[in-house]
Amino acid sequence: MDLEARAHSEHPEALRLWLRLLTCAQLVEKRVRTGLREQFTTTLPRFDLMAQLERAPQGLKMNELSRRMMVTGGNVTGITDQLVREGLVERLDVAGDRRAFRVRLTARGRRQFNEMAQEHEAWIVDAFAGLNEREIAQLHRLLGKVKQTARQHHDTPVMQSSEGAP
Amino acid sequence: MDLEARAHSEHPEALRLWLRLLTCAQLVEKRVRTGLREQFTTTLPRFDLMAQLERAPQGLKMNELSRRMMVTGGNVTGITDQLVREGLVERLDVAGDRRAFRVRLTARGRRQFNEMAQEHEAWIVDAFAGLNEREIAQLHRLLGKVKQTARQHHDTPVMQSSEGAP
DNA sequence: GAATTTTTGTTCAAGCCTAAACTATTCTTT
DNA sequence: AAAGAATAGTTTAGGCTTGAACAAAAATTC
Repeated sequence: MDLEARAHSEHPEALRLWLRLLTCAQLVEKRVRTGLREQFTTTLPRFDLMAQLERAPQGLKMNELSRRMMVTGGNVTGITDQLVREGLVERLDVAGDRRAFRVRLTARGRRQFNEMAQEHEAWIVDAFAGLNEREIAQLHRLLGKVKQTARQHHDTPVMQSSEGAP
Repeated sequence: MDLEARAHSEHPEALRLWLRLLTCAQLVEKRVRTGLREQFTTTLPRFDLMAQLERAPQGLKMNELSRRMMVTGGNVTGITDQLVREGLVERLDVAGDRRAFRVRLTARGRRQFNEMAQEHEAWIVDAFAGLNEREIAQLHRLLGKVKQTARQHHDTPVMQSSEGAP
């Protein structure tokens, strides 16, 4: 077996698929990052955190945020600190557990998020404009299988109902 | 229209698809990062750069690396510096252009990359083990459309949409 | 009930990544 | 050939991300 063939010996299709999947994710993500920076002077991680909180009006504990966003706890601490400083998010004591607290959107945070979410949706719709409804459903289904497999092979705990970061 | 409905008003399927795509990419990427760290004490960006060079035996210029890896030039500078320090990569002068140089794998770099690539392929095959060949091909095809659309919107910032659409 | 373990969140050092400003060289225009 | 514009690469400041080490509180074990 020659050198060139070695690298992609057994399952070249899986490798090609992975590279393409990664490219798609990066392209869309870049679009979103640029939009958030240029139109709202903010960043994707901040938007992601706020998106998680918007779906949980009563707030989320740090570890829940960490799990849903699929990032480390230390990371969440830093982003939350910033959003608190900017008055978009607040930390609230949890009754019965003095270690934890709930993080919740402030009224201002909620207002600001809604503005961003509207634009965000447009960017995403745009990114998938090349697919018709049937194809979107098909892609969604296939990725569901990938997600399931990849998560099984992943030791870490489940990431419940939410998909992760927008 | 109530608050909850607003966020995902017009095209909820596109948003859900995006979240799932992102989740898949992150899951696989985490697997690869962990493997590279634990088994080879290296990182994904370093591996990526070496992977690009492996496909270009004569080496690549910095800006080509930057373009292919979809990261900024400054980023490539930093990663290359490290790999040069570790003796896995070398900078070679380009005849006829004193600004540029080619970056190329050293023999040691090539050897090390080949070891990593073998493991890497196994991780990827594993990640997509839930799909059969037909499904892999289908997914590849659909993502090809996404890539094309996203790339158009990427290279052509905020221009008209109706141009390339079938 | 005291000792141990687990959970929750923070801090830290190191690396990744970006946009913008910068230097040096090459290309284009005139 | 001189002026201006474009290209190649680096530097810098700032934010993101991680894994590991840490402290405090809660849960479990004995």
